[in-house]
Amino acid sequence: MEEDRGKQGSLEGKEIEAMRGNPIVQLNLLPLAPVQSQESLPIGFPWTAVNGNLEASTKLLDVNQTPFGEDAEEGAAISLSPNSSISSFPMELAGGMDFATAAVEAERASSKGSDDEDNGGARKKLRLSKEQSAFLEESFKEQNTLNPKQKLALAKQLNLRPRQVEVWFQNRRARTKLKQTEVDCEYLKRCCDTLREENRRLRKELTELRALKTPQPFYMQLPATTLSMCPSCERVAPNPTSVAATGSAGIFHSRNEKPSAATEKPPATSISSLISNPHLHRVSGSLPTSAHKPSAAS
DNA sequence: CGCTTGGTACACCTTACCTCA
DNA sequence: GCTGAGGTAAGGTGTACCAAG
Repeated sequence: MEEDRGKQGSLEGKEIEAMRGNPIVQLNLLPLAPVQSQESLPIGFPWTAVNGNLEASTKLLDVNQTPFGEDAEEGAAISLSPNSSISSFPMELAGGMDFATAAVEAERASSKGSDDEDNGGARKKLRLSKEQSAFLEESFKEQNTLNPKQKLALAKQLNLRPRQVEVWFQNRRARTKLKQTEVDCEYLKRCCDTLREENRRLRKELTELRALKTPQPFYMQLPATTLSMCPSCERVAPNPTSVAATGSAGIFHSRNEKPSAATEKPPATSISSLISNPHLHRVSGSLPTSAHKPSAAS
């Protein structure tokens, strides 16, 4: 009764919990999406087709030399449910035991029973086989979270405990996040370097411009935020008379007018080139954002 | 209706083991 | 054979959410 309530209620809750981690994920129930046809499985892939589904072959699959059920943890887990009809999971599933019920029982026991281990205090380090890891990886590509049914199905297919599948997905998510964090950090470092270099260059150019100070450097006395560009020659045109004529800091040539010698085109890596950014015909006081953050996929 | 409690899943951190150079 | 670094399975803890009482 208690367990029924817990299962019925929690299963819905679990699915919601699963969706919470990945809102756009579609949660297909059995059969699990990433399940491959047997033909496409790698040679030696330890599954056999049973009733159209892939079943783990306990004879073929040797999980780190600790056959399922002989694992001390598994033994402890089962022993925690003395009233359960499950004596070995999933060995007795074929005996009419409701799969979901048995799996939930095993899951509950396996996730809580490890403290009662009698391993002499040593934690077993079970290494997943390449095939198991590859299959889990494929599943993870499909979706990075599992609902309880999918977890159980995966566990059954791979002949692992549901807890192992769960832990693998947790660790896999953590690795993904760590990797993404490293990518983001690297990107921010590059941005920082770029901005630092730009800053250095701009300061240098400002110094040079100040050094060119002339007797009537009216435009030079204007705040940098008001400097404008000639759209035809794409450079700052320090022409005081034009400034006066336009009534603003903007200085423009006609399309056919050649720039004067006094407005020699500066190097491409100058303030002018920055200002010539089509988005920034007028310096607005903030540095142009030339960098675009790469997508997470890159 | 609001609160409490129990269950569950997850993120995050840590530990312990394994592999390899 | 020893050792340190890196990878990874698994344990522990805190948090959020949900359903039932």
